[in-house]
Amino acid sequence: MTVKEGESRRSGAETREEILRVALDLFTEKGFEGTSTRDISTALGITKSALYYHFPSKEAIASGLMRRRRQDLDELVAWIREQPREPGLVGAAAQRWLDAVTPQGLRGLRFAHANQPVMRRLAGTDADLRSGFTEVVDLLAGPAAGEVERLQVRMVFDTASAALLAARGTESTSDDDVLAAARWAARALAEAYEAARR
Amino acid sequence: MTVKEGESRRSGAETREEILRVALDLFTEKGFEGTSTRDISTALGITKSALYYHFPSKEAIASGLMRRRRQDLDELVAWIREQPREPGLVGAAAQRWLDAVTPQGLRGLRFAHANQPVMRRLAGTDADLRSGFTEVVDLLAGPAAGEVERLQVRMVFDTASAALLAARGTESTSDDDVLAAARWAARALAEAYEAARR
DNA sequence: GTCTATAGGTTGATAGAC
DNA sequence: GTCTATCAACCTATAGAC
Repeated sequence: MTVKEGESRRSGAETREEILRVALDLFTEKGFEGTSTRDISTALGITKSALYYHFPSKEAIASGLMRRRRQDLDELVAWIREQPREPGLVGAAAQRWLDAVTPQGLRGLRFAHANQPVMRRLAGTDADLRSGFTEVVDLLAGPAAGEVERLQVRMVFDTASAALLAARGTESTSDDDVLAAARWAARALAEAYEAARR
Repeated sequence: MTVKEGESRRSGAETREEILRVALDLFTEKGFEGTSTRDISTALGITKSALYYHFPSKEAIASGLMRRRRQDLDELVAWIREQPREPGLVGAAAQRWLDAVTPQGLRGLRFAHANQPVMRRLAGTDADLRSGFTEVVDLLAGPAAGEVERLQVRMVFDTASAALLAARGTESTSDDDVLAAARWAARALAEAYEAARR
């Protein structure tokens, strides 16, 4: 028995998605602390109370925003574990990560790096990106690596955020241009990293 | 006639500096919107009102924080104008910029990239960093450059911020390590940029 | 320069009707 | 699921005494 799908029906899950979409827009524009729950609810045409039916707190909205990025990261970690340890792995892993970053995901990353105080509060939850990145670096640089080397590996992966950072202010820059610049930088940095280790 | 300097004297200018120092600490930790004027004044052991004697608004504190970085940037622009247009200029300019970044300045840059909503409000003032960076890119990439090339040049300069971004979460990382990673990345990216243009 | 006191407004979140 | 009504806590900023 298949359920007939009415076109005007709006399920609870759908509203949730809409809240997340609108909230990401506002958080990106005005920051997490600079956006009130009222801003979000009026943008959606509902009241604050309706918002609190779907999410228990404002922070839970930020958490919902990050959960999917974290899942992508977990998949990357699993993939890296399967690979043979050979030169070129850092670059390959970085390109793989960038391939998984959709425009929507790109905006999630922008939120993450522009709102570190909230992200810190999310540490230890299933929406925590930092610990995922730390795991990636541990796998790729090895446990014996020094602080600078760890930073270098991390920078290879953070080129998406770095490209966003560079595009800040130039509002006209398209997502495709940002991703192209990110791929270029990831390639250049991975090459420099691996050249130094040969 | 030289003025005798008492060691316990605290001039108005000194208090101003102290406010800026403490505010930068708090803004970095909790974000601009997440920090109240009360947080700042109690950390200083004075009242909010005393704060408002030294600065006309909370935003003016952020502005004071950025003014010096902007001056560094203006000096860089002047230097670039004097240089002959030859290959290697992008890399040389980036290293020069990184040399001017003190640990204190590094924290200013961290603030700038973590608090874009405020920075946007500072646009057009003498504390506006974006327009300074845009000028640098205009000079180095030339007016005919496409969007991706402009982003690339900008990324060469933003390696200090990118390194900070990579160090986020790893609170133990020292400023020296961050700057070392930034220099490494600037060298690698400048080389890749110039190699592609030969 | 620093204080007390307060204006005037917003915030995140909850109770309870429908 | 969405509403109205409300709360205590907090915010930036100012007035005016010392």
